Amino acid sequence: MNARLVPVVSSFATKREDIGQERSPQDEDYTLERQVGHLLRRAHQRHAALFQERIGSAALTPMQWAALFSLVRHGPTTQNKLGRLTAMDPATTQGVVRRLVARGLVARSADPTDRRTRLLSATEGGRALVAATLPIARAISDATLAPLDEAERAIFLKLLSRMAFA
Amino acid sequence: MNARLVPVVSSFATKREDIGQERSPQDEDYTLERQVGHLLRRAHQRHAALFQERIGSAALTPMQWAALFSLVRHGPTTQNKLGRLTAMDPATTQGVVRRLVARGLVARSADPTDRRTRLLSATEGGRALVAATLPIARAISDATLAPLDEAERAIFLKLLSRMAFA
DNA sequence: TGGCGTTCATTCGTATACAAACGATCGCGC
DNA sequence: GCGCGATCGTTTGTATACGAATGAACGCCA
Repeated sequence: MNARLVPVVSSFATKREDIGQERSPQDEDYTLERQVGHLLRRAHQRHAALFQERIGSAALTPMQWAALFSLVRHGPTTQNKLGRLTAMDPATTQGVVRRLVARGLVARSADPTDRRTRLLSATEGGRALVAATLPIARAISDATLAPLDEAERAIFLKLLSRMAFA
Repeated sequence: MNARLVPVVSSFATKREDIGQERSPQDEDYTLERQVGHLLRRAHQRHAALFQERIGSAALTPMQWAALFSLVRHGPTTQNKLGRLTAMDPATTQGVVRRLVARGLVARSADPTDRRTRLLSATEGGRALVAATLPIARAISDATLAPLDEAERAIFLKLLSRMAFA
């Protein structure tokens, strides 16, 4: 039901040699390695790998953790609103919440003000899990930013924020 | 078989109001909006949306485009090597290549030096499609970086590169 | 040359991610 | 009070993404 807990962290990187830039004679100016999209994807991949490596014992995926955390932080919430808080569309949110409910980390209760919705809230176990893993989450953010020094991190986060929320 | 061509670009962002930071009284220092992982994910989401919006007429997904481009740039290549060039694991590469072959953009031929593999190469149509869409790809990278000025872009790309390849 | 560790491509299972369409409900305006 | 556009949650279909396991082929070394 969940991603492997503490996988081997293979990162599928074998045979390093063929990454070498064998650019055409006229030395093309467009390279995958220099495109923002490619770099964003790879940086995100690296973060996800670090996440799985360190929070595997809790058997939570990044999005499951984010949803559970948001629920704890914001209190009882509607499913679509939870999706907006974590930047997931409704269809994706559905699956993430379904798995959290199946694991007993989240509970649904009736919403007295709206018959279309059910209020989601973290269970006792869910709250405990967030409390226990929050330090790990901080460590993961640190590890992800490890390639940068303090000053660079501040700059990077500021610029990345603008890229994300533009 | 492919993602919708030129979708409505809804970006599933309705009801903007509930993003407002309603932080606890003690003003927590850990917020989703400030974590690298969350920001990387959202920036990548935004890039993907821009990609779909602009290259939709070609009905190519970002990874299909990257794979096809790499094939054109590097010449006949093995499937796993193509995966390494584009940072996809073998299982993912399988699906992307299968769809490109089904559309006649990529062809497989026997590899005289290795009976386990088949050499992949872009067809005439594949090469033409890359040539036609390369300008669009440049524009997408530009659009993604639009929130930053020239100086900031250089800094951001340098730092992001380190984050991606660390 | 025979064996064995490596690599290749594939398959299966699970988890995001999103478009589109759907039925139910809401709420606002008239 | 009714009507209609907006929102809620769900489902379906497609495309990444990756772990794990598999059978075939490779290549190197004793």
